[in-house]
Amino acid sequence: MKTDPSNLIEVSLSLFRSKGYRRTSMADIGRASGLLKGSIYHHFPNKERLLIEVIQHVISLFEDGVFAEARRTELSEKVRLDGMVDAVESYYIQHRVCALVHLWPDALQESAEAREMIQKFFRDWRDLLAGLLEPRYGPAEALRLATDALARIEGAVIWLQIVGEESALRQCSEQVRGLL
Amino acid sequence: MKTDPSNLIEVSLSLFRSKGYRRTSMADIGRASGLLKGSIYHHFPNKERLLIEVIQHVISLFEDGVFAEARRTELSEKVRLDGMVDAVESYYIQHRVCALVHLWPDALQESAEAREMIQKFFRDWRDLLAGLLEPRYGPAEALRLATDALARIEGAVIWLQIVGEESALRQCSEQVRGLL
Amino acid sequence: MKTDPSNLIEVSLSLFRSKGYRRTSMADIGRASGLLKGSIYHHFPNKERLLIEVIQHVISLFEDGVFAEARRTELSEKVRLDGMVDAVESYYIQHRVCALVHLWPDALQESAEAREMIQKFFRDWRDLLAGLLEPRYGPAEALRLATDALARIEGAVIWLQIVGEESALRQCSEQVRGLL
Amino acid sequence: MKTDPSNLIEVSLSLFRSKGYRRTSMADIGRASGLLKGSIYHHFPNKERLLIEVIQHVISLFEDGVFAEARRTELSEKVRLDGMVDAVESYYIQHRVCALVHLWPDALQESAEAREMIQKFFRDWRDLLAGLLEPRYGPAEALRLATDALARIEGAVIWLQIVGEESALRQCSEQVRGLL
DNA sequence: CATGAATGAGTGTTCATTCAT
DNA sequence: GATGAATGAACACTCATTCAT
Repeated sequence: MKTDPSNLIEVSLSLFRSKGYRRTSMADIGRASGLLKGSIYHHFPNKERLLIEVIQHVISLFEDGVFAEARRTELSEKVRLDGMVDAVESYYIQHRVCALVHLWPDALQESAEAREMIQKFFRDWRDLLAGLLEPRYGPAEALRLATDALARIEGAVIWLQIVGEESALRQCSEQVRGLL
Repeated sequence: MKTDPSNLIEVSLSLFRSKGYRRTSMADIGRASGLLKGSIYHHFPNKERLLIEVIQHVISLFEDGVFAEARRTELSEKVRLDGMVDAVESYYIQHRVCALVHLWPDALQESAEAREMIQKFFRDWRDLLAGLLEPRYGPAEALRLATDALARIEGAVIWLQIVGEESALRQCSEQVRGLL
Repeated sequence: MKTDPSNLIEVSLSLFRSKGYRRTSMADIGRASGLLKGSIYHHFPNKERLLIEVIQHVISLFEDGVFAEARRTELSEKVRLDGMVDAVESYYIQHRVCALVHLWPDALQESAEAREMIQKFFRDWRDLLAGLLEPRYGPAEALRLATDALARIEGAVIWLQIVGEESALRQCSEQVRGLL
Repeated sequence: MKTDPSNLIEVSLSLFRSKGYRRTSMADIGRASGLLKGSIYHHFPNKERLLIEVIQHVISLFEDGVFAEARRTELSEKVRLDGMVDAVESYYIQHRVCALVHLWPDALQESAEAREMIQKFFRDWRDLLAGLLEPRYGPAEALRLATDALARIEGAVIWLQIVGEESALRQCSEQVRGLL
């Protein structure tokens, strides 16, 4: 009955996304992963660590699925930007929540480590995006535009989450693609 | 020893903003308002009702402080848009969190009434903004632009909250003002 | 706004009968009598006293409505027994609960005074009944028969309460009438 | 440190008998069974379920100790009736309360399931008794006599409980035995 | 007298965590 | 590694009682 810790993380991510960190009990995670709650402690020393690993997992997913597109330096900036935007758009259309924004208040209250990971994630993303825009806009303007693009995307995801309309995200993606 | 229920609401809003609904206990609210937890039930029948009244309070604040600007039909659309954006900008610079976005996950899980109030708030805001843009852009484009503007603002507030930079919100406000 | 304490007692009796003593809050009693809970304390020093007065009230009702029949010494024992049984039968058919049996566990736990009142009530009733039977059966047998008759009646009321059948009470009444 | 749930049920039954369901707190049950109140929820999901299991336990005790006597079809009705009455008499002399009558008001208010179990218990008992009387009295009269016998027994237990005299129960048992 | 806000002890229930098996 | 009973602190909520107005 070898339990794969990464399965536990995925199950937790899914629960955290739908119910939030606080509302998800260790028993919930156990139930959803076919374990009993006591057994989770064989894989993670406490719930905070699980939160951190879930955050790390989300960041990895973005690294692999979203940022990787933007890092293919053999391609033009335009192609890389489009690839990144496409990946982000379909990711959020599928999940309807930005897990890291969702987890932010809990991270802020419960774990300095989690807090810094999330902050770093957004700053890294912004810098990555700014890097793509820099050749065309210069460093200062690129940073401005990148920050604005990210805020727009995150805002559009919130709109999707609360109001339920996908159109905001689609149009926002279109506009970001139009930057190059 | 008369407790003003509206004081209780403001105290709760403040706690909800910083710790979230779930993490704020009735004892916390009591402590912050000089009451014992049991006494709060003299003013609100349960925590959910308190949540709803807090949401209503936030909506009223927006009605009075933000939307009112946009409703002064004796003024030009440009002036009204600027007034609204100024009000929003300074409100969020001060509070650094959009309480209704912050409360959304809890509202979603705990109270259909709260959920609908928040959804309605954002739709109303969007419609109000679209109304200002309509003379210049026509109904369809106005709606698009209004939705995008709101998403941008909310995204910028999130950026402010997580990354701590006010610049995103300031520039976003500038851009929204530039729509007219 | 003169409040009649006897109205408070009747309201309380009605609530105690349907919800029990513990489950009936002072606020319930206030609500049902058009008072606020604080005001009840102008008429009764505490809930225990209210319990005692309710018990006293029930005993008075029996004195006037049931025992009085049995005390009309100008009539024959047979007529007096029939009158008492008729009164009891219609009383319980109407109320479906013996309030004093219902209140017994609370009286036992909360108030020595209430406890003794209830015990005395049942002993008095038994003695009264025995008095009617004595001319025919002699003291010892009369006491036996009276105790049995009362147990039968109370048991039939319980049967009415739990199972919902009135027939047990009707037949029991018939049998008790047949004693003379 | 294994806690036997059936021990918890017996402890609860004992407390429910003496203090009633409502007055018995989970902390009381914990204390009496060497557990903390929170730990009880490892064995029962809530207090209502505990009530139901306690009721089921009482019914089982009757099934095994009382009804079993009456079901030994290899014996004559007379012997079976006597066996049942003996068992009932000694059971109530020992416990002085009919737990199911005692729990009825709480069952009525708090749990439809508990309510129906108690009602069914009394109807089953009556039918069982009627079955014994039927050969001699015919179906209609047997039912009447069985209902009356049960009411008498329950009334005698109440008399024992409130007035404290065992004689009522003993004589009532004698009379029921005399039916065959 | 009536009010209703305040109290403080209590209720049932949840949950992260520990640990003997 | 897995189990699940036990813990103990926390939670939302209730209620008899007090008392200033």
